[in-house]
Amino acid sequence: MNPKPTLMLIDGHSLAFRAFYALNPSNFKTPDGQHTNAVHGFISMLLNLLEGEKPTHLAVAFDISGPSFRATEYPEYKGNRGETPPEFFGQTELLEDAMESMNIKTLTKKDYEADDILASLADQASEAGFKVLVVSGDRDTFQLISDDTTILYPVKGVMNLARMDDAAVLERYGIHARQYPDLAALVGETSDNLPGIPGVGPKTAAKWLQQHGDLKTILDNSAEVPGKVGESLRENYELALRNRRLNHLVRDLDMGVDFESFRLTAVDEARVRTAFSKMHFKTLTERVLRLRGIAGTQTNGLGSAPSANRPAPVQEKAPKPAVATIEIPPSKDLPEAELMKWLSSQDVVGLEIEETDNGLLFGFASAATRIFLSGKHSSILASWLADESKKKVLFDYKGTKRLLMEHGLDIDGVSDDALLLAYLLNPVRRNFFVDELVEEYLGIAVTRSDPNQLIPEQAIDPSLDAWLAFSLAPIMASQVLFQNQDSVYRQIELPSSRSLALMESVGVLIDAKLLQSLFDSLSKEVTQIADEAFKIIGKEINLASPKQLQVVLFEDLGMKGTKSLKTGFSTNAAALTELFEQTGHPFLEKLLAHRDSTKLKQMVETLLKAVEEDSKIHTTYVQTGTSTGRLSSENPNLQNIPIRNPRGAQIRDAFIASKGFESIMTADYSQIEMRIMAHLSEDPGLIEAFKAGEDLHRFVGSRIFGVKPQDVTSEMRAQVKAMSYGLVYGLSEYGLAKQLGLSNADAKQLMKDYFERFGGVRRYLAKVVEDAKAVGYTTTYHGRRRPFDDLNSSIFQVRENARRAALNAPIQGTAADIMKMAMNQIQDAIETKEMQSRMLLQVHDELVFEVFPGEAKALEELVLDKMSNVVKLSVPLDVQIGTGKSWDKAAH
DNA sequence: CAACAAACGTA
DNA sequence: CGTACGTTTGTTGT
Repeated sequence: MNPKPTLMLIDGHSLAFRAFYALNPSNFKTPDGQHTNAVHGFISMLLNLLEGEKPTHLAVAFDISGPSFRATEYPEYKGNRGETPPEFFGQTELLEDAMESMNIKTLTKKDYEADDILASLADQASEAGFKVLVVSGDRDTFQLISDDTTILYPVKGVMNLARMDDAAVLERYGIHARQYPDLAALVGETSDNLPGIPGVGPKTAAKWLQQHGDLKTILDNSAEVPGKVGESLRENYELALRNRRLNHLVRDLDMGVDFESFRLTAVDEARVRTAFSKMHFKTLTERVLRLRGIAGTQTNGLGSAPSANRPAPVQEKAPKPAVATIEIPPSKDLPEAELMKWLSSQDVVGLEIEETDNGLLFGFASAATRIFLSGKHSSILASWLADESKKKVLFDYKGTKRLLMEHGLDIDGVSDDALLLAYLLNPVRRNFFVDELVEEYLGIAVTRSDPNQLIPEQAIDPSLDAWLAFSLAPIMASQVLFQNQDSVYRQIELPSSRSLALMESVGVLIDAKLLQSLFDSLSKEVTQIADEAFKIIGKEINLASPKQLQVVLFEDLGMKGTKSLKTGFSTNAAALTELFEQTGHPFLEKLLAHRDSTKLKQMVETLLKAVEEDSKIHTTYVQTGTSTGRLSSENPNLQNIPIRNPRGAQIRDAFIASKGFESIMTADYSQIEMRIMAHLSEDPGLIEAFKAGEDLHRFVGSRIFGVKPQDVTSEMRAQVKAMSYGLVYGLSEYGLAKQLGLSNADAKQLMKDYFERFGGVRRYLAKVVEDAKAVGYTTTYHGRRRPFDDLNSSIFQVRENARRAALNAPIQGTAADIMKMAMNQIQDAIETKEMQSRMLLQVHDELVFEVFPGEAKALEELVLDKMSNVVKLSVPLDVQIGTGKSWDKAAH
């Protein structure tokens, strides 16, 4: 840890004006016409600074209206500054309000400028043992630089903040920081309306200062300066002296404040919401609350991963430049040769690739550069893409890799993916649009040309997205690091993108003939069942219409209402079964059978339509698709192919190995969530149950019912199984009773018996919720977070839903982490061993492979080894493996 | 035509 | 009144 506290001092007007000119005012306007662009930009930059620099203390100084002592001495001081733009009016006040709501101290001093306040506080703070960071756009503040004090100065063009210390000043101007005001006095300062010595620029001034040390010595020796500049210096030395008086910052103002009052603390949510809602800031409000509300809390008590997997907290080491990128550099269209020259000069570049009818378009970016390759690319660019040592930052690694692979290219060396970063920072968000992320994390409103205005000749320019990814990634990565999610990001998610792209690209071969005949027989079956159903009720209706069914069942046939929904009574399978038990009406039988066959038929049809030219299905795994860390699968979803229904097996029988491969192999974790529960809860009974290696539910049943394992009846076992799984989902007594057909009292007793034997489980689950309530998020064993806002909701239903989800998130999420790591290790091992078998599918706790001839044994050993040993828990990870002609035959 | 609800498949 | 998903269908509302 940094032993010194860090005080950040901000020149409020300076930063506000930068923000004002960086953001278009017409994009930031409240309904009553007040502009808020400067406030928005200011707060956004402030948050970036807080995230990047992590100061412990903060104060913002403002100039006060009315002339400062400098203008009193020299009325023309800053006299060249134009009128304040009308859109700026009112924003200073709003800004001060916002600062107040965030518990941030603001300071002013009559007759003085903000810089004098910064100067005085910087000196006093460094005296008091602080590291000081001064954020100011005024170069006069360079005179404050010392071992303890650094200036963050906005660089022209792109709005990066340069970290100015003595070395940086020396490099930029050739003089030491303490000499800077002397240099400025000689050269003059246009922005302050202070003319310098005619003919003297920074180079000359620096030369003199290197020679003589300071301004006074230069002037004392002015007689020796030769040539026209010497003459000019001797004629105008008064100017230099005046400039020096004016740019000297007052360093001994008594602000009458205690540094402790600058300490950053958690904000009051209500006050921030009130202040920010006036300006209609939404994403910014959440950002403030996220950073200043919970970010400071590091512990959550949910168990921590082995230290090898988890870096030490890294708050003290901030990323080098505090990037607050605001201006988008213009795009250049370069030929490949020049592009490659530029690429070779960069450590890391932003990359975006788009597909058009004529091939791929490439965009590249760094902080101040955007390059668009519209011309042809050759193998030179291809090898750059595939070069692991050429670092790339992009948005959507998996998608990019798949796209490239489709065009015979490959990519490596991806150091950051802004999409994955966004997901880890908030896995609950409903979309991951780049423009929204940019608005949220950079405070920039991106305006794009109208996509409907199709000008065929004007191609889209991918360098904008390359630049956005490049600008987003460092800020988001520093937040991920701060949240201790760095190892989840780099060791789990980034490599998973690669494994998944490969799996998607390989695809799974389908026996389309088999599927087609299944479809045909299901079609016949559906029509036949429908006819029989219509005969029974004496009319033809749409059996898929709940509305029409409600009329038939509850009006025509006069059945008793089932569970009621918004739209009437439920007609789902459970309700229909219940009705059948009551009435025994044959229509219900037909209806249920019809539902079953229709669903299956429809599913087969969907799969058939998804079979591509290569006779394979290539699903898309959505790596940002769940709030827990699991994957989801779409177009088509291969994670919900029927398995329980015997006819579901027929569908799985159509998933086969491709040409040149001998079989399908499946490998799945058995009871992984229960095992994780055992590990996280450290419940001795549950751990013993898994270590014993016998049937889990039988073992648990024997403990609960106090009988020998062999005397556990199948009914007892079923109850225990439901109970165990229910626990992972936050099952209530009522739910358990309903599921098992028990009375509430019996269910209550069962739960009581369970917890008496497995008290660690109850304690663990309670702690998960308690900690999540305290810190606002849950954490998996490997550090993946999921935020929870509703655990303290005053609405019972909302609160309970959040509670159950919070209970489940660390368990489901840890299982997802483990499976992803196993997949990555398996993929790596297959490549290292130069095996040709391929990973095809992932279904949460199951992996599907196609086996290359002769590799069956080796693959089985490899997969078993990696899946079992990917993490060391206090219980073993049991893996079941099966092999067969098809997915169905490989199941066990 | 879009958004929603209901239904139902998986782990 | 048990978590996490995606897809289809019918219905409702613009």
